[in-house]
Amino acid sequence: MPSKPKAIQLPTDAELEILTVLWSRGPSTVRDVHETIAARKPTQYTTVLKFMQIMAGKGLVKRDAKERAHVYEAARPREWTQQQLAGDLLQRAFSGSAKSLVLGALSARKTSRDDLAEIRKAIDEYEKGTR
Amino acid sequence: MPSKPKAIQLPTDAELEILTVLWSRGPSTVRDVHETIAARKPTQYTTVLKFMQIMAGKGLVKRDAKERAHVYEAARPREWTQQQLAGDLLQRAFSGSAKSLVLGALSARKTSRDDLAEIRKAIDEYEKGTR
DNA sequence: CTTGACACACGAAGATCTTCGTAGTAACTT
DNA sequence: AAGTTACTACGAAGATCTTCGTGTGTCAAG
Repeated sequence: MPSKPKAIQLPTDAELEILTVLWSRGPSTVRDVHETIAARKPTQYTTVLKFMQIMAGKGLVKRDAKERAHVYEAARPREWTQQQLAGDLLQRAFSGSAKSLVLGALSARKTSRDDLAEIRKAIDEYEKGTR
Repeated sequence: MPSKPKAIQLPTDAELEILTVLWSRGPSTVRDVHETIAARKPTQYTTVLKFMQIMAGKGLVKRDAKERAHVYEAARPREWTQQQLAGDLLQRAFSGSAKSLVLGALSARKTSRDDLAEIRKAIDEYEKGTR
């Protein structure tokens, strides 16, 4: 038996890059994903393939092997994974202070007035949702 | 010559844990840091020492070797490092959308009404600061 | 049927992260 | 002075992450 649930399987950097492609493209073959990634940076086809196999093993993606070219799909929705990652960083680097994380995120990039307005609205909605 | 500035040296998990201790304690010896960390989880003294040496090499901490027990200090303030980490995650996982990151952080932990108020205030202050 | 394009499986190497044991040395104790 | 304790330095092993090359199988042309 697997001794420990080990918290949660967070994707590594390379895995996250692949997941991002899957989230935006929907179910895709290795070739699809490789083409997308190779457009940005030189990457070997088999490298992408290997990762997607590993991710299938970890349960990060679901694989449909009906066709010769297997079709992969992210196992979890983007929002869920983002939440895990944000929670992980919140815990590790911000001692759980959401305020600090928000502030850090804002100052990390120049956040425009419009963005701030959007964020405020998002907070309002969040509050409404949990009331 | 060091061919590439390589973006920025982000601390790894273990390094971040040590930095956290240094930030809250101020300049400390290896023993100080080890005692703090060992209180939470079993850790070897030399493991902590090794990391602090590595971090000194990377420039993440400054070392004062005047005394026999060297005194270490975080090279960067907590806020600066937190900002780097938030920016890194923002880029890697949220495609630069600060709104998504904020939302992710809020839903990662249950954020109380009071926290939300604090966050709103922080946003206001941030906006004032950049005007 | 042979060849070539295309696909997956897999092993292995290199890089980085993490942990620990051992050696050497300075300082205190008796 | 010899023994004990408190440090630093360092090598090395194990774990994980990342990358790539090779082998093998399938399918469609020719």
